[in-house]
Amino acid sequence: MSSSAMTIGAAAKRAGCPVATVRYYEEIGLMPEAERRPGGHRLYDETDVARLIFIRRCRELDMPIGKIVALLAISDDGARPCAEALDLTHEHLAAVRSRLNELRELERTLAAFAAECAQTCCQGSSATCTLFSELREPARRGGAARPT
Amino acid sequence: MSSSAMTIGAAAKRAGCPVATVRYYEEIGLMPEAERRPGGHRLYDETDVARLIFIRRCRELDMPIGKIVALLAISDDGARPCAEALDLTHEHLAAVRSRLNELRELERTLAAFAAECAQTCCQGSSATCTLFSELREPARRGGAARPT
DNA sequence: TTAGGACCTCAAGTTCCTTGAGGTTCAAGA
DNA sequence: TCTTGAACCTCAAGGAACTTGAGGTCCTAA
Repeated sequence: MSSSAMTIGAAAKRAGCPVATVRYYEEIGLMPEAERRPGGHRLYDETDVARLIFIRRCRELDMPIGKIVALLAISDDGARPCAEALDLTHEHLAAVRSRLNELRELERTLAAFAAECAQTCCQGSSATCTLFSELREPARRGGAARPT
Repeated sequence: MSSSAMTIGAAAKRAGCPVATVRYYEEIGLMPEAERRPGGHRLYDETDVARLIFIRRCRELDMPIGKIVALLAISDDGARPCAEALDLTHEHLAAVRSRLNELRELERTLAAFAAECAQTCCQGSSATCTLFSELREPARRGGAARPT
């Protein structure tokens, strides 16, 4: 538990991301400036790796960098109320759910288009393909009145 | 049904997108080079608007530009088999479904984290918040063996 | 000693637009 | 006819989150 210094390659491997990404996080200030060996190579310890994993985990959860910065600030200052972090999480959860709903609708629409084509026209040529006619229709959401 | 020439502003409005986007589509070759008035203003007709709506619709369905280019090529050459378009659509549908599954998992994970924090720690400070400890754990997907 | 792998620093590319600056053109009202 | 003011024009750069590439240095092990 003493000398846990490792190269950027080892740290990146532990966090499961490319080396270039680690440098990028340092560049934008998500990661602190790494110590260096005399030759210039970066050095990382367990704390760095934990932070890196934290960041990657958040990114896997699709959080934008800005939100991760905010979370790290709360974490770095151990005295701030945990409720702040929970708020951020709920905010992000809402964004994920909203995107989820969009994608569900999207899937339905695409599947319907494909089914129609498969049933009625897919032996023919593109000139009569229903996919193209459907795609040329403006999307009908809810019950919006169409312009005459 | 004769003189349906309109400005870029009118065309953009019909397609429901910003004017700058229409110019951008021309720049990257998704839209053909528009005719111009003597003063330089672009002119569009119904065919252009239909193409624009097609493109926007595809983008709403989250298709990458490259796939739209491919679809338009099939559509432009009316003789190509409709099955090609259906293939592209299925391909895209698969991408959408895959993303959908990712997001569903994401939502579960986030919701679980938030619930845990809300139940056990959210009165406290960030130093003991479960959100941070959870986020520092590498994600456990399926049953992958953990490195020792 | 030397090979080659890992590392270094810029710089530019990716995707799909959006925003901004600085300058024309056009339609319409006075 | 003149004059607004909106709509248009052309670059150029920015944004998110990295990735890729070029050209060069450092380190480890045989």
